[in-house]
Formats: sequence, C-alpha cells, structure tokens
Amino acid sequence: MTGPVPAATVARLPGYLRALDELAERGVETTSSEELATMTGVGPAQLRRDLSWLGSNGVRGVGYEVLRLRGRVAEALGVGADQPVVIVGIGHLGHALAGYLRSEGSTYRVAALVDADPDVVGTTVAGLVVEHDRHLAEVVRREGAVLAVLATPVGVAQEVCDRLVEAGVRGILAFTPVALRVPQGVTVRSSDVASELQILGFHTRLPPPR
Amino acid sequence: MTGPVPAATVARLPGYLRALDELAERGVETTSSEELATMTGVGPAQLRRDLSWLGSNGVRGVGYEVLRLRGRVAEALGVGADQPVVIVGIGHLGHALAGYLRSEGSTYRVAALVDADPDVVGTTVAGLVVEHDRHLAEVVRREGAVLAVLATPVGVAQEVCDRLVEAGVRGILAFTPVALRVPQGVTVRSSDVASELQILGFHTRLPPPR
DNA sequence: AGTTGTGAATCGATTCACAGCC
DNA sequence: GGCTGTGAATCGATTCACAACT
Repeated sequence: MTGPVPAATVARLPGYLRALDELAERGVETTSSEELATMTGVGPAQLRRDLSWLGSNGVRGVGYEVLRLRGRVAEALGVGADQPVVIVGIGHLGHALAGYLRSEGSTYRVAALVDADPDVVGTTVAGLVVEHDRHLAEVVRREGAVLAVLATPVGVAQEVCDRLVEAGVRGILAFTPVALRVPQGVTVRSSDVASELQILGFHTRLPPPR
Repeated sequence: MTGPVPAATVARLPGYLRALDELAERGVETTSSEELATMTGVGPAQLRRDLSWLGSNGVRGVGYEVLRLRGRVAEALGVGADQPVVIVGIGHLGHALAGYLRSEGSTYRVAALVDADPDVVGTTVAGLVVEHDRHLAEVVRREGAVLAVLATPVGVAQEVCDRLVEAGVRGILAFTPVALRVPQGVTVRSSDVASELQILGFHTRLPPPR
C-alpha cells in the first residue's frame, strides 16, 4: 500500500518508467505485470509489489493502463517537477554529462556549469557558459538548484559537497570513489567507474563456474 | 567465513580497498574496524562481517594489518590480475571514460576503443587509435578482453552486448537505461545518469521532512 | 584491556500462492 | 477466465552482543 516506499523499489522505478515510455510510444494502451516484468528484467510478483507502494494502479483481470501508470511513476520520481541541476567539475566527464543531460529527450534542466580551472571558466559547453567555482553558492541560490552532479577530482569532492549542501542542494550524484558525508535530509548517490569495474572483476576473477 | 561472498558485501569492497590505499599512503601500518568503518561510512559490525567472508584477516585485540588486508581485498576483486577492458562507443562519455581509465593510478588496462562512426574510427583518443565496430569480435579476441564498457546509444546497446558476450567478454559495465539480457555466467552492471537523477528526485520531491 | 569473528536476533526485501475483483 | 493486490513464507542482509583470542 501507499506508505514509505522501500529504497530497493525506488531504485527500480526509473526502469519501469522507461518501459512505460516505450510502450506508450508504440501506441500500446494496456499492459500487464508479466509484460512490464520481462521488459525490465524483474519478476512479475516483484513488479506488482513495487507498484502497489504507489497505490492501486491496475485493474484486476485486465492489467495496467499505460499512460495512467506512467503518470503515477513519473510523479513519484518527481519527473516533470522542475528540479534544476548544477554540474560541478567540467572536465571530460562533466563535459560529457552536460551534453547528455542537455540533449533532446532529457527531462532535466541543467541550470549551470561550474569549474575551478580559469582555462575552462568562461568557455561555452553544451550551450552554457561555465561559471567560476568561487560563485558556486551564488549560482545554486540564483537557479534554485535542487540537484547537483559532482564530477570534480577526488581531492576536493568533500569540500565542494559541503558547499553545495550549505547552498541548499538536496540531492547529489557524485562520480567519485569516496564516501561523502552529508547531513540528514540530503541524499547522495555515488557511481565510480573504477569501483564498478572492480565489482565486475570479482565475478570474472575465475573461469565460469559452469 | 570463506564461502559465497554476498553481493552486498562485494559492492562495498572497492570502498574498503580505497580506504586501505589511503592508510597505506599515510604510512599507517595497523587499523581497526572502527577506523575503516568511519572512513567508508559503514558500521564497524558490518565491516567485520564483510571482511570475515574473505577469511580471518585481523588479530583480536590488535586490529588489521593494512598491507595484508589490502592484499586480500585486492585479490578478491581481481585487482592486479590482468583483465583487459574494451570500450565500445567513443562519444563524449566513452571519450571521458577512456581518459579516466588510462590516467595514472588506474589499475585497468584499456586494450582497445571501438566505435561505429567513420568520423571517429581512426582518430586517436587517450593514446589509442579507435577501431571499427565491424571488427569488434576480432578485437575482443585479439586482446583477450574480459571486461567491456558499453557507452553506445541506447538503440544498439543490446545488439552490441550480444556480440561482446559472443566474443568472450564476461563482465559488462553499461551506461544505458535499458535492462540488458545476458546468458548465465556473464555479469552486467548498469549505470545511467538520468535514472540516478530520478532516484535522487524521488527523495527531493518534497520539502525536507525535518 | 582491547578488538576481532561470529552465533543469534532483527530488519528488510523477494517470492509464493491465492483471495478479490473485473 | 484472467490478472491484480497482498497476506504469509522465505530468503538475504544488517545489527547486536559476546565469547575467543592476543
């Protein structure tokens, strides 16, 4: 039932949203837990349990109405609400992310790009002029940024993180291998390529156990 | 005890490895579950339970010897074993990842870069000449690539994934929002910026519940 | 005295299986 | 007849708390 949605469920919602978008695009009006489950690679029971946290969205004996369900999932994720994003650290990675998040189809509004390197500040990246790190707090407040993408070198990550939080950011996506400390009420997700490869490396250490 | 290491534990090992590297660099010879736990943001009990899956690595009443423990964790993750990586899709993101994984300090050997765009094929990126997608299988076999990074457009991700697996890749890190289907024995981890922002968006939908 | 390693307890997430509804 | 929503059962992961050991 509707209530505190489990973290594991939240992590799967974006996958459901994408599957629903694809169905909508194909003009499909009604779907089933079976179909959605195979599209997203989870079990049908899990899918039904996940959706039930968002309330009752289907019709017994019939299935789910694609557009209605899409709306519920999007609403839960805050997709459509305006949540401006600031990207800090415009190296190769920050550059790539800026381009990706400003390409057509992206539902996020990248409000500003920030970097500390004087050679980068003032250049135009993905249609935005890079601003100086010195003005970070000011930029966050000016744009009302709620989310931030952190793509700085590891050494300054915690410090930048602190300033983002201080300026009012409530969610941070960090591309660093270090655990960032944040106060209650702020959410951090970290994703680091090297760490991910190490996790894969664990499974590929040995020849297939078949 | 030593045995089938839980997936949740494996996902934390890279963090422990990094913390141990930092201690080693600072010349610290001995540490405790308390210290490692605060460095990595987990609880001391969890840290001890995690490490116990790799065997008995500490000394009661004393703590853990940094270098010895580092060795055990690195070994478990296959760090140090030569696991060549192929990067497929040399757009902005693939370019950034190639640079990152070939920078000093990286323990991974990027063996080849592959793309389908004739304007990109033949160019030099991060010191490597980009090869044509047509030769993907050949490149994987030639280099003995065990791991692959998938940074192609969504539309071709599953197809490229199939060919990577067919050619012998055993672990795939995919930067796409779709669930990739792979046979038993192959591991996939997916990380997509838009999905991550949506997950953060869930938590920031509402004003702080303080 | 101090810290690990681990049984036992707890908490959370997944799966089963079916009652409830169209 | 068919598919959802959900109690009950299962499985897995975290935390507690202490015995084992230096």
